Amino acid sequence: MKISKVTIKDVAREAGVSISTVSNALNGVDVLHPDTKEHVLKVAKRLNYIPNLNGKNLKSSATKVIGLFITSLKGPYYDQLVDAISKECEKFGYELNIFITKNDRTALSNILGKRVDGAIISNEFIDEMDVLALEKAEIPIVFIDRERVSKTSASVVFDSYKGGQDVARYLINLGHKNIGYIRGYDHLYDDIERYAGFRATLEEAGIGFNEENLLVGYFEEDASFSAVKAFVKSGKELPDAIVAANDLSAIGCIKALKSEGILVPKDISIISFDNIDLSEYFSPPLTTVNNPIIRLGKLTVESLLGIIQGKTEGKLEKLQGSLVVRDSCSLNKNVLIR
Amino acid sequence: MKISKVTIKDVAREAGVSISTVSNALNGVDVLHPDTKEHVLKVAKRLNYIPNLNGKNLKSSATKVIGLFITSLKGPYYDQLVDAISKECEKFGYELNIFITKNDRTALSNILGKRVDGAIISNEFIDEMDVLALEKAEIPIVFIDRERVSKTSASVVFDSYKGGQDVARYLINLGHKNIGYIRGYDHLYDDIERYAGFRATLEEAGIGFNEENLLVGYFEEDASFSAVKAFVKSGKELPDAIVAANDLSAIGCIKALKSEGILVPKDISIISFDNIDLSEYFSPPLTTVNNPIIRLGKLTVESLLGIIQGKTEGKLEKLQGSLVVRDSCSLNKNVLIR
DNA sequence: GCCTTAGATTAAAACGTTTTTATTATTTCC
DNA sequence: GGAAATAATAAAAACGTTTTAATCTAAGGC
Repeated sequence: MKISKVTIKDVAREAGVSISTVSNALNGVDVLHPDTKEHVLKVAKRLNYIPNLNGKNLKSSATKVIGLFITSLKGPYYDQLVDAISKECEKFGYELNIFITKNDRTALSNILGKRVDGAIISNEFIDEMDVLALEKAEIPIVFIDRERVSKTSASVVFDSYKGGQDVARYLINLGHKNIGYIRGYDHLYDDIERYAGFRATLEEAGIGFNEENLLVGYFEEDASFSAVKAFVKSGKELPDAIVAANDLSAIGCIKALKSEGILVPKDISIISFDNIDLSEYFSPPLTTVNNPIIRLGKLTVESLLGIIQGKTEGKLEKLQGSLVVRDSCSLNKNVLIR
Repeated sequence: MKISKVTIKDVAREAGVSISTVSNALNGVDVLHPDTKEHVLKVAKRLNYIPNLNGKNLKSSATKVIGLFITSLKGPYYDQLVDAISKECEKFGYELNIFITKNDRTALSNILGKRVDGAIISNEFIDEMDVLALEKAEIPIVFIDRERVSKTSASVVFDSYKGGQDVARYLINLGHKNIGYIRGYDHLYDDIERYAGFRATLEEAGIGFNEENLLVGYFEEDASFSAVKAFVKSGKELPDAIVAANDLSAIGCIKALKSEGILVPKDISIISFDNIDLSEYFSPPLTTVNNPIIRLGKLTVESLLGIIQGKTEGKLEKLQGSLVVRDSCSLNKNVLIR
C-alpha cells in the first residue's frame, strides 16, 4: 500500500557510494571530489530524494525552524504581527512554523521535543512552571506576552502601561471626568497593563473611577457591541468618554452606541489601542494609541536569532507607542459651556 | 553549556526498568502490570520527561499533526479560513501546523520529510511536477486552490466560476453594459475562475468587454486603490459598473473613487466576492458573493482526516456561494432614463 | 512435581540521518 | 623509493524512539 520512500541508502546504492558520501555531498561538506559530489547530487535529484527530517533532526539537532506559539491568529493585530515575524524569519533563512494552541502541552512538547530551534511565545496559557522548565532547558525563547528574561529567554513587549497613561491623560485634558473602560481579558499582559496605567493616571489626577462603568469586551468587536448595548439599555448614566482595550472593541462599542442613536464623538468620546488599519477609515476615524506591531515582530525575531546563534543573551525590550489623534474624541461639553 | 535533556533512558534508569517498559507505559500499550505502569508514569512526571518527537516520528511515522501550507495569512479571508481549519483539527485531536511559504521546497520537504501525517495546500507555488510527486508518494493531501484528485488527494474549492456568472448576470439585469473588472492574481484558481465565469456570461448575453477596463488589484486594498486612482486620473471613460475580484479590492476601489469625487453606487456600481465581515459595515455596504469559508475549512479537514484514516478516497468538492445584495450597486442611469 | 501457558519484562533491531573514526589510494618529500 | 602527509571514501557509532522477538517468572493442568 504505502509507497516505499526513497532514502539516503537508495541514493547511495544507486550512485555506488557510501551513505556518508551522500550525506556529505548533500550538505555541502567540502571534502569530496567535485566529480563524485556532482554525480551524487545528480542521482539524488533523479530519484527525487528528500531527506527525512526526523532522522536528520534526531542527529544534528539544528532544525533551522523557529516556532510561533500563539493562541489565535484572528484579527488585524495578529495579521500584522505574524506577517512581520514571517518575513523576518525568511530574511534570515529560517523556516517559521506556527502553532495555534490554547493548550500549553502542545507547545511544551513541540519545543522540548526538539522540532524547533527556538520559539516565539504569545500564549498566556503556558504557565509559570512550564516557562521555568523551558528556561531550565536553555531553549531560546522570546515572549511577547509577558516580561520574562533569562540567559536564553527574552521579552519584547509593547509598553501598554504607558499607553494606558497616555489615553487617560488625553481624555483628562479634554475635560472628561466620568470615564468608562472596556477591558479585554484580565489575564493578558496588555490588558492588565493598559488598565493599570489608566487607573493610576486617573488616581494621580484625583479623578474617581466608577466600577459600574467597567465593561468587558474580550478584545472583540461583537462582544464589545453586546456589552455596550446592554449597558445603554440598562438606562445607566452614560460616561463622557470610554477607553476600549483595543480598536476592535472601540468599533463594536461605537456601532452599539450608533444603533442606540448616540453619536461619537458628539455625545461621547471613544479612544482605544493598536491603530490597526481599519481604525483609519472607520467612521469616525479612531483616536488610538499606535502599537508598533511590525517593529515588534522584527525585533522579536532578531532577538531570538541572536540567542539561537549564541550572540546575545535574553533581555527585555519595551516598545513605545504614540497617540494618533483622529476624530473619535472631543472636548467635554460641560467644559465648553463653563 | 546545553543542559542535558532527559530521555527515555533516564526515565528507565530512574524507575529501574527497561526502556521498552517505559515506552509501553507512556503509550498506553496495555501489557504492563498496573503497578509498574503507574510507577513509571510517576517517575516520568517527576523528571519532567518529554519525548523527543524526532526519535518518536522516525520510528512510528504517525505524527498526529496536519500541515497547512499557505502563501499568506493576511486579510480577513485567511483569518476565517485558518480559524475554521484550526478548530476542526483540534476537534479531532490533531495538531495543526501552519507554514507560510511561497517557496515550494519547504512544503515538499516538510511533507515528504514526514513531519506531518497529511497536508492542506493553498499554495499556488507548488507546481504540477511536485504535486505529482506528492500523489505518487501517496501522502494524504487536500488542495483548496486547485482541482486535483487522486486516491490520496482531494480538493475542496469554492465555485468561483459560478460566482463570476452570478455577478455578471446581476449587473446585466441592472442594465449595465459597460463593465470593468479588477483582477487579483491571474495564476490563482479563484481569480481565473471568477474572471472566466464573468467573461463567459457577458459573451452569452452578447455584451462586449473593453480590455481597457481590466485592472489588476492583487486581491489587496492598496493595490486596487492605486490602480483605480490611476485609471480615473488617466481621463478614460468610466465604466457603469466594476467587478472586483474580492471585497478588499472593492474597498480599495471605492476609496479611490470617493477620493476623486465619484460616488458609489450613484455614479458607478461595484460588486465583489467573499463577503468578509468588513463588507457589511463598510460604507456603502458591499453587494458581494458569499463565500462559505468556514464550511470550506471544515470540509477540508474532514476530507483530509478521511483519507489519513483510510476511510475515504480523494474527491472533488465544489462549494456554492450566493449573492448578498447590499448597497454598492444600483440600476444603470441610462436604463432609468429610457 | 513436571510441562505448558500466560503474564510481565527486557534485549535487540530498526527507523534515517550525521558525524567521528577508520581505511585506502594518492601525492609529496628528502 | 620508502615514509609521511594528504586526499578521498567508507565503516561504524550515535541520536531517541517504537516494536518485534526473546527471556524470565509465576500460574495452571494433569
